[in-house]
Order: sequence, then structure tokens, then C-alpha cells
Amino acid sequence: MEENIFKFDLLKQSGNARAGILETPHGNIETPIFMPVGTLGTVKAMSPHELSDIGAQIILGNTYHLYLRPGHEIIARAGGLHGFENWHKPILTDSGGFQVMSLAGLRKITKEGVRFQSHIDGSYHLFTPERVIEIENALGADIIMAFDECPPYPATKDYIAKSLKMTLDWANRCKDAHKNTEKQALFGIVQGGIYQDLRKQSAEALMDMDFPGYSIGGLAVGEPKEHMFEITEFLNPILPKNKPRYLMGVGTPGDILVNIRNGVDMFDCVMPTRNARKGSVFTWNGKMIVKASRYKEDFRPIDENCSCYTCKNFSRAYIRHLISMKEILGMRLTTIHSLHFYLDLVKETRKAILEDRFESFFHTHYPKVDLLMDQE
RNA sequence: GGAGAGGUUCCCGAGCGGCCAAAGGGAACAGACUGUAAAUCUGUCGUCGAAGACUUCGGAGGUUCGAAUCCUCCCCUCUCCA
Repeated sequence: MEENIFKFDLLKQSGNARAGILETPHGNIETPIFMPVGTLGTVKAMSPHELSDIGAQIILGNTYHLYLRPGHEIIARAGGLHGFENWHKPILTDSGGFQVMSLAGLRKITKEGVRFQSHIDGSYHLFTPERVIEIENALGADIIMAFDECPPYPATKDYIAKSLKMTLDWANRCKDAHKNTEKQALFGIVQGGIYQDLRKQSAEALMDMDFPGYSIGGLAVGEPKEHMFEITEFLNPILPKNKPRYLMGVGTPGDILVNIRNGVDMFDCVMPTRNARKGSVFTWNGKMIVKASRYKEDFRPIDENCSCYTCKNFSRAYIRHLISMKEILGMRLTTIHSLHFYLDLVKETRKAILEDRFESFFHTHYPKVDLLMDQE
């Protein structure tokens, strides 16, 4: 039964790039997909209505942060994350594995789990795999992530190997603890740093456990990009074709294109939202630091060819002014634009795959997309 | 008219004989952000330059080895009293 609920249909492959559909209890997701990050129960600066307009199909939430505030019991009583934040399309919750890295100064890892010291009030909280799943079950996201350690870069191979072993053990425990398999798909997370043998070991062990989807973690943590690309390319033939692959935390528009080319289906990243709030946006012609003084009297939209609300209605000069004044509307407009672009990027890529012209699409857009936009 | 306070680098504002091209804010400018401790953080911010040199602290003189800091005069603000 559960296979049906989270069925993944691989519709088409163009080279190694894949186009598919992932079914979830809150609707289908067309892959490749980008998932806006909504750590604290909101994609910062966006209303659910705006997210829908932009074309968002699934958003993230974060177990660690939502457990601390407002608390998963409250969210459960509100009807889960969907009810609480009034977003009735799919949601994915990250497990807190990333916080094991980002809050490294405030936690201690043991075989049992991770003891975090709250970054808010200093109180101690033990995150075991079982506890994390219990919280994720309460939050009720359609896709939930196993609890892992996202190891930093650089790290010794020895450290990565040990961490990986622990993460595999945790994956097993997560799977055992996960009771709500009818409504929530638990994804395993491949670790192994930049080492192919460890990645292979990790992927195969997880595949033995048989998860409905596999993610690739521990990348884009500071390693040279070539390593990241190498690993996804390496894992492509290893991971099962009939399950979705999710590359966690990636990335720039260019990273996304390369990794789609390496067979990845799902992405998330704070970059479009975080950078937008700080006055830097992404377009098909590269990134634009719209808060820069050179746009002071530029009355064109961010991207003349963009169909988003921001580009249809407002100028670079106005947006620069709003960002510069720290006006809330500025952050909202830039976020709308950048998320729209990211979603447009994967949508157009998907179309190219379905029409079996991915490679030429890639060569047309990849060179432009990560550069600083022509300043004219 | 009398009494007092003060004029510092774009702005506010410290400094009150050497360690001062001058603290600290702000503004401005440039940039970084990859499973969000992020409306955050970093850098630049007198001129030319690698070091170093040169011109600055209302103006003009002076004291001193040495002055934004002390003295004299002048200009200008502000507060209170008449």
C-alpha cells in the first residue's frame, strides 16, 4: 500500500537527467523540483498564497527549530504543519541533521544521538533517531528525513567513515521508529563526504533498508564544487532508478542544472530566499545584486522577460530603494522573484527533459546562470 | 546688553600636549551567503602610493623638540538672563 501512496513515476530520461512525478498524500510533485525552505514554519517573507502563485509544489520545515518553538505538540494539535501554516500541498521536514553541523558549538554527538544546547535559551535537548521520528510524525510532513550527521568539510576520511557508520545505524533506528508510513515517506540520507567508496557503501546499505526515497547529504558544505559533481555523478548509477533522489541543500542555479544532469530529482536551498532578503537576486542571465548603486536610476524590471509579480510591476530602482531602506516589501518582492526564477528554472528543465533536449538546454543556460549579471 | 556652552574627517560624536589620519555610531560604497542561530556578516570609508609621504580637527597668529589638545585675537553657533 505505502508503495502506491508515494509512487514515483520516472516519465523520461534525457541523458541522465530525469523527469518524473512523485505522489504524496497532499498532491503530486513534478520532478526535477526545487523546494523552498521554510525552516520555522514559513518560507520567510512569503504567504502560502504567494508561494502557490510562484508555482511552489512542496516546501520544507525543520524538525529541530519547530521542536524548540513553538513545539511539535502544539503543531500537532493545530492539524500538523499543514494545518498550522495553512499550506496544503506537500511538505518535507529536515531532521535536524544539518543543525548537527551548523550548531556544532552547541552539541555533543554520541552513538545514542545528539545532545543539543538550545541556541535560544541554553537548555539541553537530546535528539535520538527515535525522538526525531516522533517529532517528525507529530509535524506530519509528507516526506520526513532520517536523522543523520551532516559532517563538515574538511574532515578526515576516518572521521567520515565513522560518522557514516553511525548515520547508517541511526537510519535503521529511524526506520524502526517510523510508525506513520501510510502518510509519511521516510527518506534515507547517503553520506560519505567526498569519498566514492564510502558513498557507495552508504548508498548500498541504505538501499538494503529499502527507503521510498534517497537523499544525498553532506555536500555543498565547503568542498570544491567538482567534488560535489563527482559524487552525484558517481551515485547516479548506484541509486535505484525508480526512487526519487534528493540532493540536500543545493544550490546555485548552476549547481542545480549540473546535478539534474547527474540524475538528481529534488533540491532545496536557502540561497534564493536568504540572498533575496539581502538584495541579491537570481535570473536566467545570472545573479544581480539589485541593491547596488548602479541600479539607482534603472527603471527596468529585474528581468524584462520574467513573468513574476515583481518583474511585472516594479523597477530595479524601486526595489533597490526598498532594500536599501530595509522596507519589508523589498524583501518580499526580491524573494518572490528569486523563488519564481528557481521554480521556473526547474520547470523549464523538466520540459526540456520531457522533450529530450536536455543537453542543448543545459549548454544554453548553464554558462550564464551563475555569473554576475551583465551590469550594462 | 549680561552670563555661560561650543565649533573635530559626509553626518552625529569621543579625544583635551607626543602612543592621532584622529575612538564609537550612522550614512555611503563593495562583497559574501548552498538540508536558515542570517532583514546577518565582512571589507572600504582624507589624498597619492608597496613601504612611506603629504594635507586635515572654524580662521589667523603664537608658545613648544612636538598642538585637534595650551595662549592671543577674529568669525560663527547655541542656552539662560535683561
